[in-house]
Amino acid sequence: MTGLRDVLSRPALEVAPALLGAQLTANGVTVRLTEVEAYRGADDPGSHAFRGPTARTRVMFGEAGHLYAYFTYGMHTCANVVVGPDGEASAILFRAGEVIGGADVARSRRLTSKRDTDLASGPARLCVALGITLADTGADLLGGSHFSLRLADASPDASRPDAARISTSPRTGVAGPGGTAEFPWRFYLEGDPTVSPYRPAAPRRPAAAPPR
DNA sequence: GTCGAGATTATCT
DNA sequence: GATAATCTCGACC
Repeated sequence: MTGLRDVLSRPALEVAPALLGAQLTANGVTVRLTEVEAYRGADDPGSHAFRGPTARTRVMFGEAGHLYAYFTYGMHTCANVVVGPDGEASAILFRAGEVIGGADVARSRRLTSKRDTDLASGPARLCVALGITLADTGADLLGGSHFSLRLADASPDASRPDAARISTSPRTGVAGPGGTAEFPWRFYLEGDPTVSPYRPAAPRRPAAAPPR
């Protein structure tokens, strides 16, 4: 049958739209994914795995279905699920979701968010809402007891509902060549209020050396 | 309502 | 030592 692991082992650009609408449960909170981004390996300049495996990215080269969490900007954690054939180093970044279970817990973790649609609107916010940390890297989303991933509807013929129209755009926040329109690998449910607004890569200040 | 700049630390060269 | 797959807050219209 359609093993979920088999679905995730397909190429990243096929898996990404299939994950939209899927339910991810972690640490007592469940979200419905509304926005994801695809990352590949050696042929994707925007990927952490572009330069080959390192201690941090090793899990991306392994079996599909495991969690890849990383720390960025000094204060944020982002979560991916490893996808693609073994050794392809592909992953899907969870960018946003709608909290559909455990909202009270999510609110207690995200005190700064005022509206429920902001609880998991953004990759770092989603991690906080779900209680995901660096220590969870490598966890199996399919077999673990703390995590659970479920596709919304695995029927290949029944296309997605009209309300869930899938759109694409360039990836958000990716600096360098990987952030251009050549890689329109961001997938989201158009019109969903939890999708984060698109923002081009932040052109970080080119080192304006403060005179002391 | 929109826009712009700063914060802060794991990871890699 | 430099960089980064971001978030938040303050200024201004």
